[in-house]
Amino acid sequence: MLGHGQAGNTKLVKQMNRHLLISRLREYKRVSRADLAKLTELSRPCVSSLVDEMIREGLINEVGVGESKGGRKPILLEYNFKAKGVIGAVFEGSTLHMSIADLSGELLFNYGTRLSQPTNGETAIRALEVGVDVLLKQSGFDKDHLLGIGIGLPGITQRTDGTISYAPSTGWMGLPVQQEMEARLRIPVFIENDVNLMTIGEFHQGIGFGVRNQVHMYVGTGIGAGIIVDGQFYRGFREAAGEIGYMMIGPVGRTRRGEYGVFERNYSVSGITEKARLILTGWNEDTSVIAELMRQSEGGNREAEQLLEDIYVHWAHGMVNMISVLDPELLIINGEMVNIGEQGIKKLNQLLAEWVPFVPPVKVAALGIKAGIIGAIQIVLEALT
Amino acid sequence: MLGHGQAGNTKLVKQMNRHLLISRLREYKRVSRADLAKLTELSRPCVSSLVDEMIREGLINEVGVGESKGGRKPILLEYNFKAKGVIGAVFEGSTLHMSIADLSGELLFNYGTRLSQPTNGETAIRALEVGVDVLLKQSGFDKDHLLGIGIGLPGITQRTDGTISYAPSTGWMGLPVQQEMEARLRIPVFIENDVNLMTIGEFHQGIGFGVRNQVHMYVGTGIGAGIIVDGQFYRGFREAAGEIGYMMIGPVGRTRRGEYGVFERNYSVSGITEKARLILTGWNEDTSVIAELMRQSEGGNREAEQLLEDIYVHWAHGMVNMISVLDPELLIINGEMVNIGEQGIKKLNQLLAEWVPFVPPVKVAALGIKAGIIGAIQIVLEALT
DNA sequence: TTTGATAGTTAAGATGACTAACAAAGTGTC
DNA sequence: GACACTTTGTTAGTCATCTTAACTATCAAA
Repeated sequence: MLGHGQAGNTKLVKQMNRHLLISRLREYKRVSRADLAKLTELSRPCVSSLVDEMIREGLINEVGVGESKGGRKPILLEYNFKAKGVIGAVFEGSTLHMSIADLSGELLFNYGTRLSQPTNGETAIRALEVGVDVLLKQSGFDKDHLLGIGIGLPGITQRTDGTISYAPSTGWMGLPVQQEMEARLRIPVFIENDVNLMTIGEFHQGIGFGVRNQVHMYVGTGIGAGIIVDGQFYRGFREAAGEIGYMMIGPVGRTRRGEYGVFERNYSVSGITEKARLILTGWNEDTSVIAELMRQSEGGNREAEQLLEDIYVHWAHGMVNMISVLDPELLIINGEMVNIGEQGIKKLNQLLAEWVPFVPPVKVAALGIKAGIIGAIQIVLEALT
Repeated sequence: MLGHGQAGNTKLVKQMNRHLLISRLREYKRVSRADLAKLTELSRPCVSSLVDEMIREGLINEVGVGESKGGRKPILLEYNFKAKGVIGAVFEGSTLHMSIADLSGELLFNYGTRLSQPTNGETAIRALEVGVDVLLKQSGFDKDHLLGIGIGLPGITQRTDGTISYAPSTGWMGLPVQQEMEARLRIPVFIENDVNLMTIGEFHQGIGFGVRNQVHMYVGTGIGAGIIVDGQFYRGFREAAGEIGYMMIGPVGRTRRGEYGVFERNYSVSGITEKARLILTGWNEDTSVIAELMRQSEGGNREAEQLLEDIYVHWAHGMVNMISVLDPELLIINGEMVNIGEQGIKKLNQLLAEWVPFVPPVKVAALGIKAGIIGAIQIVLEALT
């Protein structure tokens, strides 16, 4: 494909070159016009004219003079990260977490609030509005300097029209969150599934930084995966890619119609808990199952040891299946899996190496609770910068 | 991402617009300059000038006059599919199949030959040269009107430098097929794994035509899958995507180091044959295992029936695992799987519906032996038109 | 101080798309 | 058949943007 499937004209050329300059500038931080010309293979006059234009617009700043390389000293340029702010929001249970970031994606201020129960769409949206106001005041950005808002929601989000098409845990079914927020705030709003955002966050600022093909496996109440292909979040045809809870791993049992999710039923936190209950003595179920299993296993509980082994093996099965389909460069584990520790990782690696000749590095998610918010901010930056 | 990561200039604009026109012309077959202007949103003078240029170059032909829509009759244009030829070649065992096609991808002439044993790189390349000569003569294209050659090879091909990095069945390890052929023929040569080409062929001209997200499952001596994401063949980080023979399906057994492929060991044709041998009476192993199992199962052989059921269930597991990871729009089955017939497909669909809420249509590959050659031709067309 | 290099700007030229106007070739209506 | 109106395609001139070539500004080192 040599073409780009799009009509070209001078406007497009200029837009492309401006974005090329900006992206190089973001990448190399402090460079001169001459450097940019070399980096982009554009002529120096062209770079100068575009840079001047963007300086006038406030997108770029001149920030001092650099070292001479045998001639006139270069004027260093910097992308003006502070030109606009971006807000990310994530609903987690009945809590709303929000942060404001600059154009570099760096979080500047945070905000959190508990939603009044019962949560319905209206209270959620009003809470968002309050959060936006607070963050704008704290950070000193005014409304015109807000690039956009990214919102993470539980359930399946219909990205085309911005409504929530499926969200059993909240009462928000069918709510046009995006339209509503855009109408009220008059800035671009993007919504996305909260788990997807964690993957995107880890990819942009976490342990997966810079790796263009990676898979995230998340074990929580359910089991899911986030897939990044060639630097893009992969959604599948029905937005259902990565729903690996449906994989055929572990005992199939009697399947009743409409009761899907074999892997999930067996090896999600809920599935594991059911089995662990019968084995562990004196376990406070508010704490991590895996941590407790590890503790009691080391304490000599043979059954716990066996269950743990069984869990490792079947988690590894899930990983093998994804690896064999996708051949990723990196595999990131998250959720309850982060509790397995160094030896757990080692164990998983051993198992994987037994079954596949090409095992990608397995790493633990690094951002924790912040991943979702960072992801929310990143989808805005990706779409609008 | 608003930008394209590339510097823009007038040359690029022209190239983009030329390709845009060509692609619309290929799509809509016979249209006027005015129609093209509407389709591409380019101005009529611009379309006229580009079209005239391409007519002079022989890429486009004027082919008569169309019906008036209330004004002057339009001059109909057609992409000149006959402007250049493309050759596709596939090695299959000791046989070499080749075809020449025009720019529409339609096969014009075929050629086949048996390679003298033992096959080494030199004999293979010489056979290719002969085939090219024969096909050029038959079709009347001269060498200058050959766009390129696509070659399908067994084993893993290193696409970056065009060498075969792994091909156990042939004696071609490390052979720089691409460079060698380009040096001898002086036209672009593309090499690709033969199974991948079957997927690409089915996508462009077979049962998967027009579906931009699809997965092909192939059961033969081994088990593999071809993945098309957003119209592009997906290769993974180490060119190992779709190696689903490694999936953890069926009995794991004792795994010796370096002996990978649980799914493959259990449910490839080889794996099935091992089990079938003990059950089937009077089976000629040159014929399809599945066909024979179906026949004897209907004839009342209970054990054959059970094995067949077991095979369906585990093939379906493999399909479920791929579906849950990738969420494709279409699933195409190929190889030994094509022998399961209508009822077999129905059975698979039932099983899938039990385990996943979103089951894509399951269809049988349509092109048979030609798929590989068509795929080889398509990778050339994709790269160079 | 001179020489040579690097950084940045200015001016002129090239390219290619766009607009406006027009010619060519129809249809339809009275 | 004359006239109005459409659609197709071309011509001529304008505009936007990049490029080249030449110039100024600034600096290091001999």
